[in-house]
Amino acid sequence: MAKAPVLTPQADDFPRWYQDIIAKAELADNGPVRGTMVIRPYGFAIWERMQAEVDRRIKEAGAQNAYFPLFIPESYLKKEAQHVEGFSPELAVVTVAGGKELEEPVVVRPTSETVIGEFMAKWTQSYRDLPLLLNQWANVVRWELRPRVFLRTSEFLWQEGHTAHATEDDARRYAEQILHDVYRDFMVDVLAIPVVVGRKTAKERFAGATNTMTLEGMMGDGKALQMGTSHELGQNFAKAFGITYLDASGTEQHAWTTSWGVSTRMVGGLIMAHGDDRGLRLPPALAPVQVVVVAVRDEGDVVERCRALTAELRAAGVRVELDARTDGSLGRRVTDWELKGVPVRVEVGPRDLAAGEAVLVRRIEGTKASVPLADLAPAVAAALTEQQASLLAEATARRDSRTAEVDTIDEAVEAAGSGFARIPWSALAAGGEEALAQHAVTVRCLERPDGSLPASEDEADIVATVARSY
RNA sequence: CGGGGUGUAGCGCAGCUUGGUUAGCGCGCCUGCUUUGGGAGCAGGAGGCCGUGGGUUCGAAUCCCGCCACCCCGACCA
Repeated sequence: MAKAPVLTPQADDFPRWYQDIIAKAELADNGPVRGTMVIRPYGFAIWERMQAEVDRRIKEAGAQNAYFPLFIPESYLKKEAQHVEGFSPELAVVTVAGGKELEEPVVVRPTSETVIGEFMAKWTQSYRDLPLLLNQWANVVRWELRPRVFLRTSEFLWQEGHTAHATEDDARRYAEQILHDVYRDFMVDVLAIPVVVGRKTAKERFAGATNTMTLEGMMGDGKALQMGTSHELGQNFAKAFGITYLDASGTEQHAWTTSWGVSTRMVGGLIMAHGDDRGLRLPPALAPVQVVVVAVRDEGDVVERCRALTAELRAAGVRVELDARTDGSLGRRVTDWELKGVPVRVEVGPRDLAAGEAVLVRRIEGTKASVPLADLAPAVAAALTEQQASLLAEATARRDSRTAEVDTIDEAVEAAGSGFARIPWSALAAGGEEALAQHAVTVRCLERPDGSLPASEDEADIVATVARSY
């Protein structure tokens, strides 16, 4: 029987599709205060998987986790001129507490460069104290004018790394290490999103940074999403907060600092990069539930056998869940698991058991096959591995087919209607960014022809990737 | 913050133009029976300050004014 589509089709209304999927896959709800969100258990499980993978890589890069306060003295923000200018419009400020007007208002952190800078100054005396490599998992608040669930919420969860180094070179190398070894590897290998990695233009740079590097993903509608950033802060914060050290010759020097972060925005990126008209499609490496074993009906020893198969898969290291809700119809349950993007579904009913088989359904590739029960564990493992690869291949093919090489601003604007455009940076010089902005198109990042990071935007032969963005 | 749109049950909507008994429909929810291999069927039920404040009127979901919220397109935005 033909039913109404589960979700608004992407082609009909992409923003509506996005809202639908968030509601129907039970990822999040709007919070009571404008721009806030409630992350529901399934959405949070996805975030927790992101946290686990990113956290491990951050630790491998040598940084340690710490925690700094939510409240920051207003005066701290004012110590770095560009920083305060950039953030002032979006600060939430507490002026009354304990029933009294505060002597000095405190801001709810929009980011923690300032407090952390204050303490880095306290902890750094000698070149032997450097590098100081810190990270924190926290919530931050930015009163954005146009919130969108996961993509730009007033309060969001993130990881913010803050480091101090003895030299500019050390700082740059570390910021690039995080960009590549933590963020890019995670996004490509785990999220299966083929990000474009490059340098931000001065116009797009983080408030207070000397260089911002970014990872840009292409969403299903061809728009770009900034999935993460890594900044060189030069000596701006070191000078504002007095982060100094004595070098080997006993001379006082200012440190060089960096900061870098990824946030719950990645959940939105994941949805929009891979989702289809049936729901979410989660990369197996990330999925909180990689496999669901569905008992088709409660007959004979079906449920019992499903339980055993689930245990077997779990023992093989798979994140697996059993669906034995046989009082509900199969169609409903299958639709729900597809909405939630679980990569592999193993269906087991009396007919399968009689044949000594199970039906293995791949969510990413959309194929079904009967598999002998004895071969189930290896077949599941293969399905997970192969679908991880095919999801990345699919996303890469889309990005490439929707990226145009152009030479003029008009062509770039045209191409940005459906995807990315790559244009020589020299073709945009002197007012080009503003011209693009007239059409809601921005420069996402700058790369060298070989894809490496330009040391400055003045280098010759730089390529700009431009697009509409979230 | 500009432009546009929408606020009626958990969700999606109709009703409003032309004011008039108990405000409807689909999905979901509850109970029972029958079902269960791709969103089950039948029967019975629960659930509403019609966003909010004021005004007009014998009478307002419906007309008028204010406010608020949400959504979309922008501006803004690590």
